[in-house]
Amino acid sequence: MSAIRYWLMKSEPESYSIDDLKRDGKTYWDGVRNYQARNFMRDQMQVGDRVLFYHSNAEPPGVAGIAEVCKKASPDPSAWDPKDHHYDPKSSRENPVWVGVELKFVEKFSHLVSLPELRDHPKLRALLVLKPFQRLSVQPVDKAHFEIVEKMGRET
DNA sequence: GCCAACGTTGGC
DNA sequence: GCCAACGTTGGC
Repeated sequence: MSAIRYWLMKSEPESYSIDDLKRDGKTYWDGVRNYQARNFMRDQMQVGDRVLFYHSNAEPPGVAGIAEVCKKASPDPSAWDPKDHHYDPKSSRENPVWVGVELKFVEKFSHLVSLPELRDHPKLRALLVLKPFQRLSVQPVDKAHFEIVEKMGRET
């Protein structure tokens, strides 16, 4: 078992927020329809990896808490359900194209670390979510960066 | 609600 | 395999 990795995963709180994850305890992360994001989940995520839970399209956008991967990637059934919003005819039970992981709730930050706060931190310049027009919904994060954000979230 | 950027699709 | 059109993302 290699060392755990660190990630940032985006969700619009109107569809699924950190409070929803707290209530549910854990959730299957379905609906990812971007190949790069899928590849991260399928090829690199392992049980125990830690995730910055990011609220996008929110007021304010920012990191709301922490989750942990509790089950590795498996085929995403929402891709072969024609009634599902994320339905993709390319995917089938026989040949699944899309995958999801299972996340469990770890922590809701006492302080939501907003996008401007992330931007203002001199040591977080390399954080991918700060790059302009970075839309990837699953992003790798350096351990050092993860720990800085974690600390910021626990302040006040 | 706007809009810039980017990924995907599909005609050729 | 090019590239224009289209849809989506996500900050503002």
